[in-house]
Amino acid sequence: MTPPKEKPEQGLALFIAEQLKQLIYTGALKPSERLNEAALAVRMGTSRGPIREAIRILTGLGLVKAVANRGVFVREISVREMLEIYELRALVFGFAAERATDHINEQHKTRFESLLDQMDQACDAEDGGVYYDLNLEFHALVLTLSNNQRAHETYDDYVKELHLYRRSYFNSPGNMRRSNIEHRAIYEAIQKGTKAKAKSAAEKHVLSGRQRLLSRIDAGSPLSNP
Amino acid sequence: MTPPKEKPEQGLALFIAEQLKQLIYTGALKPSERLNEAALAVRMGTSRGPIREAIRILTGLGLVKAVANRGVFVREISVREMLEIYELRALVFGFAAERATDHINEQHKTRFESLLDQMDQACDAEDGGVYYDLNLEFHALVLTLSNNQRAHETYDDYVKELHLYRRSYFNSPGNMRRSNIEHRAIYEAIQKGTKAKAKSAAEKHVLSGRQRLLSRIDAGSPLSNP
DNA sequence: TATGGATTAAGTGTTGACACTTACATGAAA
DNA sequence: TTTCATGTAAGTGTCAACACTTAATCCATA
Repeated sequence: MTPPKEKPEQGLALFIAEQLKQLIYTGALKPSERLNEAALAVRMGTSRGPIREAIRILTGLGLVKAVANRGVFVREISVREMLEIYELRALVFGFAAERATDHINEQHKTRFESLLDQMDQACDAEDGGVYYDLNLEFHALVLTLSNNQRAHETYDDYVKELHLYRRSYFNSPGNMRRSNIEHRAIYEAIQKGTKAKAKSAAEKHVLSGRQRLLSRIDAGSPLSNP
Repeated sequence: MTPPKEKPEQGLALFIAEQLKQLIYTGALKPSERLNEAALAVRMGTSRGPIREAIRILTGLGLVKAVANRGVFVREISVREMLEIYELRALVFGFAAERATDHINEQHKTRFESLLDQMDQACDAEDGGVYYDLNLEFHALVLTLSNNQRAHETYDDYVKELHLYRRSYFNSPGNMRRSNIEHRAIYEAIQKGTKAKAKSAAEKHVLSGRQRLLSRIDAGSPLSNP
């Protein structure tokens, strides 16, 4: 009676959950908007059962919020929540960078340097899309080297949640340059094995993102409830 | 079309999820055991629908693991996962203790001191049950003072997950004494406002629990898969 | 006896229908 | 005109039945 190893999916519900995630991330479903089960059912070409289960999955991920007899609503993340998540994300990233010093090898160093160079090129080309992807990969590499899978998952969850409201985020060329300078500082510290420096540089890198968010809010935020 | 404030529950499914949690925590449902939807339905006096939704909720909490067409199984947490969670828990608790220095007031200090004294008394009486509850409250107070709700929730989640396999854990009087000495060190640092000390003391406190786990494993663990 | 394929039972995945709750609209009374 | 009660429609909560997948059993065959 031991569970098999593979296939942690139960089919339709998982697939639908993925579709819904996309709808939310792309903004087709906006915050505080209600998800109509019947409507989604016909739209997805299925019945309400799988829709409901998909919605439970999203609830677990914190993307939607269920209200009894009223339905589920796309989560409205408050500025306070965003700031809190930023703090935790900084914490986990700092932890990962510190631990990465223990597990980095030559192959990883090559990969890091390649990523940093490519990001510089993206800065030159002022290509925010490419930079964004490379940036994700850089962070993912650090998290992988932390050798703590759970930390990696947690970090990804934080990024996804924040992503909910960074849709309109515009990475100016200036920000990209500054960001990649911070990346190099993090990598240098990891590569040298200076744990404290690696940790603080990584924390600061995330917190500077938090700071940019705060500035935009002070300037008159395009965000929801405070 | 804004969601109402209260009642984040959808009735039966939530209630059943709570029941199932108890069954898992108390060990009535053992790790790797399968949850039979039909059987649970009759046992709870309902149909399979709410049972399935309750199970999705548990899946989101990480208590059970779903396998396509095979059903859900009570999660088998590996030693590696436990160690990973301990590290993150230490991280969050250290963060909370550091932040607590900014938000503690006289009323909180009184509460802390009362808790510490009561825990000492529980040590004298060798009452592990009482100590356990007071210990939880002590940690909760630190997390509250972190002024980061999300950190509080995350911490509670970690504790719950670890609790899954600390069922057989026996808090020896010696451990309780040592533990409360650490508690005092944490409180003193918070109360004095020495951030670095508060953080490191809190981290060490959790990591010493991790260390005890490791020792028991080296000694020949009563745990599941390594 | 060992092996391989069909059979069968158990259990999850999915569906459509029905019950109940909630919010809105309509209309009567003050 | 405002307020409150009642009716009504929309939508979620729940249910029982059916379809499909998986795994174990049994029997025929070498």
